[in-house]
Amino acid sequence: MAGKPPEEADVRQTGEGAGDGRTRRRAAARPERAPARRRTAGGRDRAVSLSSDLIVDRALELTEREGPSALTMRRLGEELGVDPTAVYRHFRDKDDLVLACMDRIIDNAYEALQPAIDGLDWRGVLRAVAEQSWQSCEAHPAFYSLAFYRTTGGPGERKIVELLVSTIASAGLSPEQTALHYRVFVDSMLAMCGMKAGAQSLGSQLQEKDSSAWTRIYAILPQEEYPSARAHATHLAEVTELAIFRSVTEAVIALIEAARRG
Amino acid sequence: MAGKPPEEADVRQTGEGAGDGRTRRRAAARPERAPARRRTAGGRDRAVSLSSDLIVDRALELTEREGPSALTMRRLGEELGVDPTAVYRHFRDKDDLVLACMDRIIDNAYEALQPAIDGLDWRGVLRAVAEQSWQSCEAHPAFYSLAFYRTTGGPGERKIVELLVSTIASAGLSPEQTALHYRVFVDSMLAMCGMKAGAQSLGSQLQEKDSSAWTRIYAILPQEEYPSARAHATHLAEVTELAIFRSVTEAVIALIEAARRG
DNA sequence: CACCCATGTCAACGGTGTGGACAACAGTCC
DNA sequence: GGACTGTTGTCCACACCGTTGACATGGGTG
Repeated sequence: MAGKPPEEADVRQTGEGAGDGRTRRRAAARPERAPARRRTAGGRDRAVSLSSDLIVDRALELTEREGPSALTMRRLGEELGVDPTAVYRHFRDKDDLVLACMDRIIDNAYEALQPAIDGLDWRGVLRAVAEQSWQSCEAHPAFYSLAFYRTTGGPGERKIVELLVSTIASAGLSPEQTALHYRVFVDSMLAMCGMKAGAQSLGSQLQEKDSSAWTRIYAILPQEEYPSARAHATHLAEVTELAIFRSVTEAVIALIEAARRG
Repeated sequence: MAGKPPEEADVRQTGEGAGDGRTRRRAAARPERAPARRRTAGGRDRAVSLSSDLIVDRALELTEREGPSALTMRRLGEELGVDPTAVYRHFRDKDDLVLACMDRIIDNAYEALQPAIDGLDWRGVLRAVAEQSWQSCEAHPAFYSLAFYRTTGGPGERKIVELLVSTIASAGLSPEQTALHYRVFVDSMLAMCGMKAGAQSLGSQLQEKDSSAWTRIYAILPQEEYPSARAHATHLAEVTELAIFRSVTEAVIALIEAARRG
């Protein structure tokens, strides 16, 4: 029998050492036999054979270099110098790959965060996490727009969850309140990032069209019908996405502050 | 000449009566000549010929009935009893159609809102708008997930913008502060809706997998490594999306309140 | 050595959005 | 009334997408 593994894998089990082997097509979740180089099977000789990590690397590079629309299996195969379908030996489907990339992005953000948050109080930590998320969102809009509402379940996500939950709990909230406000913080932050990422992933023409709406449309509305919109059109056009993001972050921090006091 | 209209249309000009003719492929933005029924051109005889409004109607019905994945041009053509490409006579491309649908959704929400907000103070209006958005997001996740970060520029959007900007200005904020906090409110609200819509648009299996993450993954993490996440897993699983959404709404209202006081 | 299985290759399927050429009908002008 | 014009639906076809199943190859293990 040994059919396709029904559901398992896809989320690394806890211990299991460093090897982050992902779901294989027919293979069970083996501990990534030997990551040795020059294990050439089936194909021509290549410097190093594929690995989940390598694929994720290249996928991140690719979209960073050529934008979100370059994220196709064929294009990725080309990038790897490999048949497009070879990727399916390492990831169940594209969704699986995207989630792995997203978790890697989160993990990188976490690592970059670690030295910066030392000694900060809970407010400082939350601000730092938010700021870092915004940055990695700007660097990888393709994956944020595809996965900001998803759960990777991977190691990166776990570390951030642990960091944030412990941080918010340390502010002095009850477990229930901690849980709620963790979700409020994370969801609002990710949602804002996803929104920016979506806009950023648009074709440049659509992007331009959408962002110019305030001056293109609302600045020339008839004053009788839309007095307020018209009157504020100039100011509205000047608000930056980063300012909005930071305002939301501060609003949530203030909310937690309020919950903390009683 | 009379070539394809370069950019115009796509946003209804101000006056122009009721007819909401959308961009045609090669046709200029004529005032929708005669919406009379049984104008059969090119095709067999049919009850009523296509119109932008009819297409939007059917698109909304279709996705409401069969879910987001049913929103394909071929499926929509089938629904209309028409060749799929006929839709392109009324909308430049699928994006154009989606935006039109989104604006219709917004417009419907606005109409449903009108009677309810009479006499409410600014806080009440914002809460009502948020609540209504959440509802229409639950009814039309497909379009929210596709367009929550977009600008329709259509009549529905304009009305809501006018309502919200005037509401926030009436709280006593300066024009700059009004503009900023309008964007904070709208963006955070739409972002949260988009997030929910994205999750809701997932296949039911993925949806289940993602939402069960707290009990499936975080409840069984090793306590030494992830003490806080593990300890809060149960509470985390019990937080509802609506509670999160409402918390964010209240956080933003409190932010505006704070800005109002100086 | 023989076996097995992980891994890459290849060809192909069904689906997507969309463009271009054609055709039928409505309304307009002589 | 007849010719013309422009709108709108049809048909065919393209390029691209994710994904699958059968096949080949070669390393590791018995």
